Amino acid sequence: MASSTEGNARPIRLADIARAAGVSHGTASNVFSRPEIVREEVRERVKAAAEAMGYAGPDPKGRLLRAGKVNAIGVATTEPLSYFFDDPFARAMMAGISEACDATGAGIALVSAGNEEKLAWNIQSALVDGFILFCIEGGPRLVELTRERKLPFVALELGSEDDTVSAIGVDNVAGARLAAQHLAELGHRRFAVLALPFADDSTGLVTPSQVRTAAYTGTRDRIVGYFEALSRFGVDTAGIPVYETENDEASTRAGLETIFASAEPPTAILAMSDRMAMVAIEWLTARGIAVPGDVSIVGFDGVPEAALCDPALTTIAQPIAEIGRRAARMILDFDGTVRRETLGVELVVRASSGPPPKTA
Amino acid sequence: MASSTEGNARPIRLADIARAAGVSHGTASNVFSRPEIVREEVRERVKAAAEAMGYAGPDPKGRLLRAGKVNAIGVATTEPLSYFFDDPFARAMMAGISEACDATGAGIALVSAGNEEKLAWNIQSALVDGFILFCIEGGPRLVELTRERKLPFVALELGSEDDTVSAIGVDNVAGARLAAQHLAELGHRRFAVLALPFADDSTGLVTPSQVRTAAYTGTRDRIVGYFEALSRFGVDTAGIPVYETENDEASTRAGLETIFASAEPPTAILAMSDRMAMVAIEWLTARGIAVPGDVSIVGFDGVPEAALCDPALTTIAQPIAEIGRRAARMILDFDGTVRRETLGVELVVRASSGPPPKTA
DNA sequence: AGCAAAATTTGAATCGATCCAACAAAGGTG
DNA sequence: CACCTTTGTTGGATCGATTCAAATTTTGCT
Repeated sequence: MASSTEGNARPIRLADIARAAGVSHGTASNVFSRPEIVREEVRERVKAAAEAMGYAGPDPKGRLLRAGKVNAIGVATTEPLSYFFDDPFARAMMAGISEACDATGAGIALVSAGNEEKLAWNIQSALVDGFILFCIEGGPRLVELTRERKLPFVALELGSEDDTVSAIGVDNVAGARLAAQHLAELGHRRFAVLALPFADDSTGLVTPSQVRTAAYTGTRDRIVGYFEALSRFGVDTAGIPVYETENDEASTRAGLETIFASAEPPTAILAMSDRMAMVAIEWLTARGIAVPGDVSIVGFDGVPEAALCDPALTTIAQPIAEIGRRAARMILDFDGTVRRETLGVELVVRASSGPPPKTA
Repeated sequence: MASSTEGNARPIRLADIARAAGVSHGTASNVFSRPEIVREEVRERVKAAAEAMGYAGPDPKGRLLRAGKVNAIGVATTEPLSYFFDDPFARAMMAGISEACDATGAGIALVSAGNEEKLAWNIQSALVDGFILFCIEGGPRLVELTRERKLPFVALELGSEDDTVSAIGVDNVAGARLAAQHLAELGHRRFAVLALPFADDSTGLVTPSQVRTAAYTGTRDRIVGYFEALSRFGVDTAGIPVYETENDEASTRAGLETIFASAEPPTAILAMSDRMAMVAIEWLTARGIAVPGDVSIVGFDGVPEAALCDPALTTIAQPIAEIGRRAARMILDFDGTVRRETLGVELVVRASSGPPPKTA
């Protein structure tokens, strides 16, 4: 009955209106894009014709081709789209990106795809002026795919050491050092590491050689930072279990099972993300292991939720929103150069870390 | 030095490589879009030419014009872009939308703008196949603007009673009735309502006549539901303070100040959103007023966070993700008809509601 | 070799606008 | 009245691809 598109003959084009109003298409175009330069009488006539014929206004598809600029920036990830709304880190980052986009009136296009093939297609056909890449997983492939578009793009997290690509990230080594040092100073000597992916699609305990050959240098840098700081306190880093997860609940829990199955469980956990750290708090608490009474935990990222969980999480805070803001601006006012920025991190001490238990 | 766009002469077009490879542009196009129909030798030659000239692949801007479909759905709001990542309700909704989009490989374009003028422009120039409108505030105007695009669109929240527009929402009257009934059955007789906006840009206590003329029927329906249920328990609804907020922290706190300045403060609060309800819990707790010991609170929405706050919030749960999923599908497989769907809600009893204090 | 069928390739038309150089009309001036 | 401005309007060129009917080449078969 009621139908929002009256009939469905082919849509009305600007040229149709021009003909109906008896003016050239050039003038008709001006009526919409620069009304002030067309005589009032003509303007009204064209507008009336447009109204009468149910013209939807100049089609952005047509305009786009001529204008060249979309006025939107694409944010891409290999995770499903819901990642942008679920993951605390992604959300904080998106908030920063949003802010920069709002300021210039640019839009945001979310690009993602589970399988490789769709991802490629989505990247290739995204209508954007540039990309911000969430290189959590599948980083190298995502970068490669994006590079082919020959549009400006920025990788988040410095996931790759390829310095022909622009990237913004934090000093992972320094951050990790801070975290480890904090725990060591509290007196801890037995550690375990919950690590982000070193390479795609693997989880489990990681050997030193795997660490050295890690595809994701961000992950590697954090290990390096942890170990560096701990060695300085005389801790034998070779004995520290490093469990690679996919930064989700399931693999983190698996890691905890493995780590705490040991005869000499750690008194401190270094988690490479707040997400894992929060899962750990929950897991330990559920098992009656006190945090930080029995086990201390330090996260990484500084997501807003970390301040809210119980006990509040001690973590290495990245300036997440600032990274997002800078990334967006880098695309928005792209100047053709490759830029790599490293921002500082900060140790935020909260309730999840304390001295090791006396009995240990 | 290093530059990601080698030189910056005009970009290479498909026609350029066709010429270079000595084939027609039709064939060159086929090499990229339907490689299987072109002879291998030719295909390789064209690909080689493309490679040699640094061709970025068929430009989606050009393809789009011909294809007509963007394969992306726009989500619009009058709030700033960060709303999508901050607000719990919006996030849950976006998760549902994401799911439906992921399933079909469609993208999501976020559209927003603070000021009216930019909003209009952004809606007019968004490259999308249809819109989902978050009609929290500025609903009517947003609908009007979108209608002009003559693209399929769905309004969320049934904010308008104009039934020429497709919309998905919940039965607000029924939900509100459930909330009020629950509190009345616990024995409460003194209530206050924290209301969503009735019209744009106003906050404060609301008179019955303002309720009747509310621009946002969703808000009005909830009041109606509350009052209907309460009358049945003999409560004089005329005496209930209804405070209109902008669903943010500041105006909600202002509302609470007003409400609790009364000589006979309420023992139960009906909040039209979980967000307000959670602000209320915090506000009351901070003042030493026990929830639910002194004051009970029932929210509305059923956002995930409501289960996590302390005390956990009793609320009217909407199937938020399902609404999002349906909205997205409505756009994705648009059939030209107007659809209005009303989904059911559910009372979820948690810790924030209990019997009124004996002393009251 | 001869011929029909199948496989490729061509090039003009199209998608829907914007831009701009050239032209036309109206107004002003000596 | 001729000439110069100013103000508006025109229509062709362009943005970068895809599509499809027609033309051409190959292949298969006798």
